[in-house]
Amino acid sequence: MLRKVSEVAELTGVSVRTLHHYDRIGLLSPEHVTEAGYRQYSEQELERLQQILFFRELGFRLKHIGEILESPDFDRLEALELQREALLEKRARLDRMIRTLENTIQDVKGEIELTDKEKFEGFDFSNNPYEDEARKRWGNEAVDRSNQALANMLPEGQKRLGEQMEALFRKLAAMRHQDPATEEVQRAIGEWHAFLNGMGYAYSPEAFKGLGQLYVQDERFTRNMDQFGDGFARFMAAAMGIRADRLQA
Amino acid sequence: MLRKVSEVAELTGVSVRTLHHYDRIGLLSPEHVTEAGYRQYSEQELERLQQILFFRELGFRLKHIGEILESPDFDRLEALELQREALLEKRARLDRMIRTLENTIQDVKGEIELTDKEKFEGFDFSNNPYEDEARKRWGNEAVDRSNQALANMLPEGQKRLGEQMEALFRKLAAMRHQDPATEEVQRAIGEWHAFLNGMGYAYSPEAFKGLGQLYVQDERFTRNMDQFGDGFARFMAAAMGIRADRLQA
DNA sequence: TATAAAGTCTGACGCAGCGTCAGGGTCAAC
DNA sequence: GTTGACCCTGACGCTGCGTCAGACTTTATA
Repeated sequence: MLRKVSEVAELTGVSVRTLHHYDRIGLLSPEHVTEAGYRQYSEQELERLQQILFFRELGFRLKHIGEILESPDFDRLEALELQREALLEKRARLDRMIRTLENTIQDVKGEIELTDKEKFEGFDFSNNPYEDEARKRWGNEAVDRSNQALANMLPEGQKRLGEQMEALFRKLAAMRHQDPATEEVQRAIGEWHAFLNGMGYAYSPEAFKGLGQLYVQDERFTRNMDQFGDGFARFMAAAMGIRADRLQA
Repeated sequence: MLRKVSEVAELTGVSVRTLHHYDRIGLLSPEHVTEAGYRQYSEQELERLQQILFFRELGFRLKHIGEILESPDFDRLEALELQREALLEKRARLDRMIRTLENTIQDVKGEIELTDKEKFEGFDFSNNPYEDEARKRWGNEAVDRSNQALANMLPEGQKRLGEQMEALFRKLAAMRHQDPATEEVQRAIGEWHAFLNGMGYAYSPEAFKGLGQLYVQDERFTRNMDQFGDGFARFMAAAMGIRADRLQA
């Protein structure tokens, strides 16, 4: 089934002019052109257009998009997964901006005070997503999804929980320059373990250790944790590993 | 305290060239210029720059941003609130895209089938955020913020929690065509109440009722809840209200 | 204190990604 | 066969900077 420009435009939300443009630059050509020169698009082109739009949303250059789609080892599925990750990251950035904005609102109201740096968190635009291609996958998608689902649903109750956790983290962060094997640190880590278990999930020693690993392997966690102090994520990973090993013995 | 271009650039993530440009077009001029022609920015300009960047993120033209900021009835606080809403909407769009993408992935894998329209959901770019000015506020910022904080920090443990909650919701959703005052429904609602309390927050009857209200007043909650079945949010609000009233009596 | 390195300035040009005409053909319906 | 809705192809314009180039200043180092 072939569609004309206006239909494609309608369906996808881009302008007819844009389709012309994409044709001109060889990014997306119609499957057929009638004698009168009318463009006609098939399902294939729609798919390609979807790809294009995703990449465009991520800030890619049209030229670059073309190269990607043309590349012989372009794997649709892999590309989709990559795009998903990039979008998630973009959302994370947006979330940071929203938080910054909310803080600013409070700041203006005089409820809190922000440093200049805090006022601009989330605004760094130097993110060429394609450069990150080589970056590690963070894998655990399920975690992500469930986090998301929960974040979207859970109401007030979280506040309390969050506060508890924050207090605990602060306490631990204060110890981050000590040897993670000391009694004091290990006791605090024990609290952390208990806290997690209290949330309904029984962490086996390995799982607990794995969680610690995640803190250093997954950038997002690292970034979050390091807000409590430089090197906090590494410290936690080490301390949690030690505790897990001891429990196992 | 005055800062030079590079400092401002560093702090805010924009390029020096951009600052030049904004000066040139009269969007953001330094407070002072030294004899040598060096630009010097004060706190005020930083605030203004933050405003500019927010609006820019929302896709406003620089010219338009200038007009807004110059307008005599420009109220900083109101503008910030507006921006917040616009950003939330942007995030909603991004969420839609992510969902579309995930669906596409499943589609490619052959797990499901999508219509063409579904393949492009979230791609409509005809969103001039300023037009939406008249839209309703959704209020409850605190809820939002705490959700956010937690979502960014909590790891694996949530999975379990989320599963529990989902199960409970499913159970409740199955009853959504009954009278919310029946014994059965109220017992389940009691479970839900207990679940929330178990998370560390003691819900007073009013707070619990208020939470129910939120489910129908706040679009985001409504959408989420209604995924469990049409009218589920309304049902929950009613049932929670009834329980709260009974507890109070 | 001299000199190198790093930062800053002002043009000027370039570029992506279309929007927006203008001028002209085409299709479908009545 | 005429009307109105579509479609085409140039061509020019516009925004928001990036990217030199060439000259001056400021700061760090020796």
